[in-house]
Formats: sequence, C-alpha cells, structure tokens
Amino acid sequence: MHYLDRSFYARDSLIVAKELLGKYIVHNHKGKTLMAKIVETEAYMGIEDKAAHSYGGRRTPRVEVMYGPPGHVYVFLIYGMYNCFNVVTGQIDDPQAVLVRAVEPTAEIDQLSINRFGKVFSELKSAQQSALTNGPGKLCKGLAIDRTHNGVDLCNESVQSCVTQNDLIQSESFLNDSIQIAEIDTHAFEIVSSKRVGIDYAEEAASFPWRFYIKGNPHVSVKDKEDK
DNA sequence: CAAATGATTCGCT
DNA sequence: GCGAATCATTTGG
Repeated sequence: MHYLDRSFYARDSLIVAKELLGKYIVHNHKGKTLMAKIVETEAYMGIEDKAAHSYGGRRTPRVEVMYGPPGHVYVFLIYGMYNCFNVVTGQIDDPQAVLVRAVEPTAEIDQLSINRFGKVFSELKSAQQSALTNGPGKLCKGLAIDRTHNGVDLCNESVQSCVTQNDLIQSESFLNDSIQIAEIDTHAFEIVSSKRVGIDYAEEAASFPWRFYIKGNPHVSVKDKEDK
C-alpha cells in the first residue's frame, strides 16, 4: 500500500478521475480510520468547463482552493445541506478538480453507518444498507467529511517539515484528522464513461462523458442501462 | 420501478 | 433574491 503523491494529482482532471477509481480514501478521524474505495468520479475541467465552479475563470472565496496546488481537498456545500468531496488536480492557476461521487465501504462500516443514520449497520433497513455511500453527499456524511476539510492537503508532509515543538503540536493535531488517498490493491475492472449528474444548466458541457465508474459495482450512484 | 416534492444554507448577482 | 456538482420520502403505475 502507498499513498498517492502530488505528482499523481498534478495531471489533467480527466486522467486523475479515471485513475482514482479503485483507490481508497483514508480519513483518520477521532481515533478511527475510516476507509472506502472510490468507485465513481467526475472530472471538472476548469476555465473552459461550463459545469465547473471555476468556469470562465470565476475566482471567488469558495473556489479559491481549486486555483491552488494539486492534491488538496475542495469541499463545498450543496443544496443547503450536503457536502461534496473533491480533489484539486492539474497545475496552480488551472482550477480543475475531481468530484468523488460514490465509494464502497471497506472498514469501520458501523462507524460509517452511525455517522449516516445513527445506528450500527446491522440495524439499518436494507435500503439504507445498500445506499450507505452511493452518492456525493452520502459518502461525505459517512466518512465524516465536511467544509472544515476544505483546503486540507492530501499529500501532507507536515511531520517531516516540523522544526519547532509548536510545529509538531500543530502537525499532530493535523494528523489526528488527516485525509489521504491510498493505492492498496490493483484488481482489474472495466471503466464506464457517462454523462455527469446534476449539471443540466451547463449547456453542451452537460452531455460530455466526464463521469467514470467501475462497471458492475453495486455502490455507484447512477448507472447506465447497459450496466444494470 | 419512476417521478414529484420538500428540506435548508450559502454564495453570488 | 435565486438557484445549486443532493437526498429521503412519498405517491402512483
């Protein structure tokens, strides 16, 4: 197993979106290691992508992290109540990102279940069990990711860079709630490309096949007909 | 199954 | 003020 380094993220969003499939989000949170496999992503290509928050070079406080270095987390609030977890890709001042739309729980499933529904997994209705993390808002709730994680560095080197004790304290508290993405296994799978979800306002960009998911995976949020 | 609907906050015009 | 990279629930076939 190894954590992805910054060079992984410093590429075109379309490439990173595909290569993030099968990787694992690892969230060290309140003494537990919440972990889940990425099974569905969407690429947002920045300035020229009408569906992107950074379309046309829009640079507001909300989207500022997208203009920063790759390998950082962009979390935004959607519809007043749900968080969406994104990874900044590309280069500085090229505001691209990948939205993670669905994950498959692989550890601490009771903790994910409690975060989502306040009950352990075995007490959930079967509909709730199968919909635990199959959507961008759902996976954030399950993995305890919210806007406090906006701007967090996925390639955190804070331990190595500590000089003073104060640095160390800060880095430990950072490590207490760190997010990283790991490659753990390399099972083969087929990738389905499809239209992105929820961007009907984006005119011709609404039909670009910039959503990617693992074919046949039961945790994908929206499946194409041929994959049902 | 699919479609309709209400929830609820923030960022921007 | 408006509408959003959503979700749970309800309603109807």
